[in-house]
Amino acid sequence: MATLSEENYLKAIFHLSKYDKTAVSTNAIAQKMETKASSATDMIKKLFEKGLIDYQKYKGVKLTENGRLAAVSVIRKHRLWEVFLVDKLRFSWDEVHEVAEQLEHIKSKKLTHELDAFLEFPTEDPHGDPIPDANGKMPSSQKLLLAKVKQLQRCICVGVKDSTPKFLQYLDKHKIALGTEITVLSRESYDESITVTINNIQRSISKEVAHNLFVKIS
Amino acid sequence: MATLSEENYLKAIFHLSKYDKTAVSTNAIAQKMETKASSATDMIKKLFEKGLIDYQKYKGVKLTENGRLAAVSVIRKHRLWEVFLVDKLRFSWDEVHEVAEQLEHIKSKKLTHELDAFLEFPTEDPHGDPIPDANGKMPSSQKLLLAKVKQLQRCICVGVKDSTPKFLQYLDKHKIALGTEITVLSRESYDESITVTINNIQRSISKEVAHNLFVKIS
DNA sequence: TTCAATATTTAGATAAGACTAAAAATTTAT
DNA sequence: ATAAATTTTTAGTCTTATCTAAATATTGAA
Repeated sequence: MATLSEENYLKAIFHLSKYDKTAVSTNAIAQKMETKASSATDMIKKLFEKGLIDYQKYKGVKLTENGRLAAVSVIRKHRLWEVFLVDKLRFSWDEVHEVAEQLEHIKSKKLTHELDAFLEFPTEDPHGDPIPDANGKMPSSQKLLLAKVKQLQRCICVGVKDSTPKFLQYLDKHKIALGTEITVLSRESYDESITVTINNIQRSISKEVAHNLFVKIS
Repeated sequence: MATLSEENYLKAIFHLSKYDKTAVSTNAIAQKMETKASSATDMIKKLFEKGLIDYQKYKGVKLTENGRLAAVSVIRKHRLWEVFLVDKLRFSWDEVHEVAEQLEHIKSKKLTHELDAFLEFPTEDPHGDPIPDANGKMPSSQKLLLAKVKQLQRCICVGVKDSTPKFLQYLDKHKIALGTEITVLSRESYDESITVTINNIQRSISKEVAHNLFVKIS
C-alpha cells in the first residue's frame, strides 16, 4: 500500500502525463510537488522499486499499469469527495480542493463504494472533470474550452484555465461565475471572438477569454 | 497545529484520564498507543513543549486546557464521522471505528461544522457515546452498564465493556446484539442477577453479564 | 563537435517518530 | 530502611521524506 507522499507523487505524475504521453521529467515532478529535484529523484527511486513507474536514469518516468491504477484510485476518491462537499454539505466549488486533498487519502474500499452509491454514482465532479470508476476506467471528459463550443449550444461554466487574479476579476466584473449558463450564438472568424448569451444578455467574448474558460455542454 | 501522531497521543491521554482524574503514567500511554515507553516519553516531551500537557519527570501527565480542547476536537470529529457512516452510508456499528480513526484527522472547521449540520446535530454516536459540541463541551453520557438500569426501564444495547470472544459468543448465543431492546423487570439482591425481557422473552441475566454490557435508556 | 548551460543524480545532513539497551528514579517488599 | 522490582528516562540507531551542495549526464549553441 502506498504512503500519503507516494500517492501524491503518483497523482502528480498522472496529471503531468495526461497531456503529452511522453516520459515525465524529474524537474516537472519536483515543480508540481513544490519540492526540490533531489527529493523527486529519491521518491522516483522508491516508486520504481515498488513497480509503480518505469524509470531509467536521466530519461524521465512513466506510470506502470499498477502505478496508473493507484493514481486513478486517489483521483476517484478526490472527485467523489468534491461532489459530496458541494452536493451534500454547503461547500462552493472553490472551497473543496484543500479538503478533498486530505480526504482522498482515506483508505477504505467500502467507504469509497458506499460514498459513490450515496451520491448516486456521479460521473463528474463539480469542476466538470470525469470521475474514474472502481476499475480505474476514466470516462471521457465533458469539459472543454468555451472556444471549442459549437454554435447554438448551451453550456455551463465549470472552471478556468487561467486562474490569475486579473482574469478572475474580469469574470467577476462581467458576472460570469461557476454555474453560469452560456449559450453560444455565433463566431466571428476575423478576431475569433464569439457572441454569447449570458443571463439573457447578449455579449461578445474575446478569443483570449474564450480560451481560458472551461465549460460543459448542458 | 498538532500532527497526526500528536493528536493520537492526546486522544489516548484523554481517554485514560476519563476514569480517574489523577495523572496518567508513561506506561499507560505507551500501552494504549501500542508502542514502547521510550517512544511515549519522547512524545510527552513534545506535547509538554507545546503546552498541551502538564508534565514533571516521573510524575505522569495531565492535559492542559489547550490539550483537552485539542483531544476533544478529534473525538468530536471521530464520533460525527461514525454517525455519518452508520446513518448515511451503509456501515454497521462494528465497521466504523477503523475508518473514523482516519477521518478524525481531517482538518477543516467548515467540514466539521457542515457535517454536524448535515447529520442534524447528533448528540451521541452509534455506540451511545456523547459527541462534544464545537466549543469542546461534552454532553453527559447516556450510556451506562446494564447493571445500573432501574427497574421497569427500557434500554437499548449499545456496546460491550468486555470484548473478549467468550463474551461476544455468549451474547451471540443468547441473541443479544447492538440495538437489541432490553427491559429490566426485577433485580435479585441475593446474586445481583436481573430479570429482563429480550425480544419479548423473559430471561435472567447474571451479575457478570450485566456488568459488561453497555446500554442507553430509550 | 566541443564547450557552456541545464537537468539529474549522489552524498551527506536534518527532523519526526519509532526502536533497543542501558541508566536512573521510584515504588514495593521484607 | 534498604534491597529488589518496576517504571521512567536517556542515549544512540533506524526509516521516511525532506534539504543543500557537489558531482555527473544531457542538451544545445557556436
